[in-house]
Amino acid sequence: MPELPEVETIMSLVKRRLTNKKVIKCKVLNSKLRWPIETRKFKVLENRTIKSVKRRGKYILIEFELDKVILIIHLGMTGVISFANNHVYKRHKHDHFLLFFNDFIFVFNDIRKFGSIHITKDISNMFLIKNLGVEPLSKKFDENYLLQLSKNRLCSIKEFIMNQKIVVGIGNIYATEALFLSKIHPKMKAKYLTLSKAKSLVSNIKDVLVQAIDMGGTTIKDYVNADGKPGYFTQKLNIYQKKTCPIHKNNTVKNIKISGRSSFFCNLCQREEL
DNA sequence: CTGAGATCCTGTCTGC
DNA sequence: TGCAGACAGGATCTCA
Repeated sequence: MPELPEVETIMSLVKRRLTNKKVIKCKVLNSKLRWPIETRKFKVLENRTIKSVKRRGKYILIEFELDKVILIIHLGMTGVISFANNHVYKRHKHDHFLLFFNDFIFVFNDIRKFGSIHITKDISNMFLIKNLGVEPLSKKFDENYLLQLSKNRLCSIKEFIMNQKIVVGIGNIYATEALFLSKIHPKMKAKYLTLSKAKSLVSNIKDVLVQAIDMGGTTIKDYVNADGKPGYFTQKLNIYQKKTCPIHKNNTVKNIKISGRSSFFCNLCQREEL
């Protein structure tokens, strides 16, 4: 499900809610997620206070005081975080993980179990984190960076910008939208990226992500933030799951599969398939 | 180091 | 109404 804007939105709400709060109890209801939850490790969270909440790529990082213990959460496709009132909480299907606080419960729910929860004391060496690429909204992500890494890549440009080892946080929706805005065919080989296309792509990726964050993300099917609210960037989508091109209004949007994912594009706007 | 393809899991929608 | 098959905001692993 969530890409950078959705994770950022959720992270902000979690941050507001959990900073300086002490975990009373931690409960694993189901450890069988994408990576098994190592239940025994989680005892150390009890009676500890949360110092800060951050985001790295599509991961939410919850940092505790002392010992640099960090709780890492990935939402996969269908992960949802919510807060339940202590007295009202009733276990829902697919609730997997709970953190009890004085006056509420932090709930992690995930229908498809593609999400995961980890705990680490050494974030920079954590296997899921250590090989992540640059943050797309940082200065490091520019046309030179993209051009440099794409030089000899035979994979499509869409796969390339969705590759979390290159740049983090971009998933199917925002990759699709940014490529449309830059008039690049999603199947074009990454190695054929030019300086001007790279410039345009970087700038459109940043724009799309910033706008989407401002609007609380994109809700396609069932995404909601930690307050149960949808994202409103859905209204701004140009091409993702659209029938016709917003520019060539009579032209049907093409939908092809690129490494198993739906890829929407306008064959008149995005011509150069090489 | 690349890239293609299978795989994890559940729910919903479409078409016969 | 039933049922099979496709599809869904992701990312890793295996193998060539």
